[in-house]
Amino acid sequence: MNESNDFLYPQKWLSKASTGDRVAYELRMRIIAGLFESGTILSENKLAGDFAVSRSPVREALRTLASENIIRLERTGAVVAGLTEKEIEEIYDVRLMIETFVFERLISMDTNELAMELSKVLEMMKVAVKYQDADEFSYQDILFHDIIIRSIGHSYVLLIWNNLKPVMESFILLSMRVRFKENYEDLTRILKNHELYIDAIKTKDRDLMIKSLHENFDDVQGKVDDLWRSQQMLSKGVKQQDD
Amino acid sequence: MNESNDFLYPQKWLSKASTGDRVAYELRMRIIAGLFESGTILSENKLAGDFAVSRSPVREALRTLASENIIRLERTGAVVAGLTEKEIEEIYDVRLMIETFVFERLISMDTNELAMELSKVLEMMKVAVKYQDADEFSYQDILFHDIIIRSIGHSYVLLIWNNLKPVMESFILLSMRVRFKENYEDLTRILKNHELYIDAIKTKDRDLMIKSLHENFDDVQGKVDDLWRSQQMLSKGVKQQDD
DNA sequence: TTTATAATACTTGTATACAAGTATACACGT
DNA sequence: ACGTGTATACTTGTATACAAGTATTATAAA
Repeated sequence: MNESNDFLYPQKWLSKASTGDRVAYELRMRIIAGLFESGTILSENKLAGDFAVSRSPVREALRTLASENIIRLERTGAVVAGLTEKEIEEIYDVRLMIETFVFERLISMDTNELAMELSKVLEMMKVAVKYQDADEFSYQDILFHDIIIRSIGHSYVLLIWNNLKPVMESFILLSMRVRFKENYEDLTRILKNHELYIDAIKTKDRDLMIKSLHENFDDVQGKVDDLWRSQQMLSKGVKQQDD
Repeated sequence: MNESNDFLYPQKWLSKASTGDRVAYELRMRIIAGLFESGTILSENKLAGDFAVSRSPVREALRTLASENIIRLERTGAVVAGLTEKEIEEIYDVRLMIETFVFERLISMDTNELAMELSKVLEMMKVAVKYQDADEFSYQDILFHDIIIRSIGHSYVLLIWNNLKPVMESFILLSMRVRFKENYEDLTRILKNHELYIDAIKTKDRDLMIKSLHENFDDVQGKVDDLWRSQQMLSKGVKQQDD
């Protein structure tokens, strides 16, 4: 019953978060990590008990997760949907869609300052690799794309991204943790891709941008199967400790 | 204080909605209609009083509206953002982005059944015009695009659309009501555009599809200024009755 | 008059209480 | 044995109560 000791989401990222947000972040991680069988029904009362909070923040969290498509709110309770291979592809579809849109806008802008900012983030990512900090690496990876998308000042595109971001963050966190342990050499390729992306922004080269984004995805896509399986194994192990 | 008598959102569309949803739909309409000065601070207690409900559904509604970018939740309360000309453009940007994506998928699908469905909806729209039913027309207009977007079975694209839809519905409702009164001849042009869209889907003609979508927007865009002003005048009038 | 301080009123976040509806399980009748 | 009905337990939706923090306002002092 007591699941309070091993949180999947980095606690230090939640310093100013409300209880509702904390529940959402942690629950999201557990769902995406596959701790719940797809189809599992989560009741507000039970979750409130598990997290030792009241129903109010739990309700809030469930509505958030429903708006991200990883659960469905039904009369009988919240049904866990999780992330299938198909949905991961779809999320990358949307990111590609968004960033392609963003890039078109960037072409008619001064991108020097942006490229500088991105270079800084890229340096941070390299440091994270050096010190084998998967969570920090994930954070900077998300930040990288966040900066790009914010740069055009389009509130509704930003809205979509903000809706997508938590799920993507969870997904990246989980897969990076595995990579840092088992596929360390992947990381240099990821770094390379981000460098290409910066180059594309500097030179405003559409094709290069698309190429780097696609490769970034193909990279994920090719490996996601294995990564996922091992991650889920891991999660199942954690789960069994609790039951 | 009592604003209970003149709702902007069609009540019959709310038959199965929860209190929270009702508040969200109505509040959304009032915000988009411009009943609140941009920057107005809405407090949960005051809204609960105005709608004669408790804070719970109001909170729920406010979170929904915040996720649609028409209010911002701050420590001091919910700040009304409303829809500026810029944001309306942005919403159409996103719809164009989505539907372009959808169309690319449609090209490799059998679109006969879809075209049939859309033709039916278009007939409904014509009937709505004939009987001067602005709300029904708006409903079918939204449904038209809803059907197209659903047709490719892409859950995350659908997610974006579902997030965007309520705001777009409100916007369309308000502008159609004005058009039906003051710019009746616009409607035949809108119908024409939708016919073009169906043709584009039947023949899988990218350019025609983009053209019809763009014209649809340009149509809105050109007139939106005037429509909006008169709509807002109207709203202000309503508001003054209350104060 | 202006500034500082204290009190008050109002804000959200969280917890709890209550109501209505639904699924389930069990018992009873056929 | 099987179907039906009823009771019970569990679900969400809504209302209310409570706590902590903040902005504002009023009052007093300089």
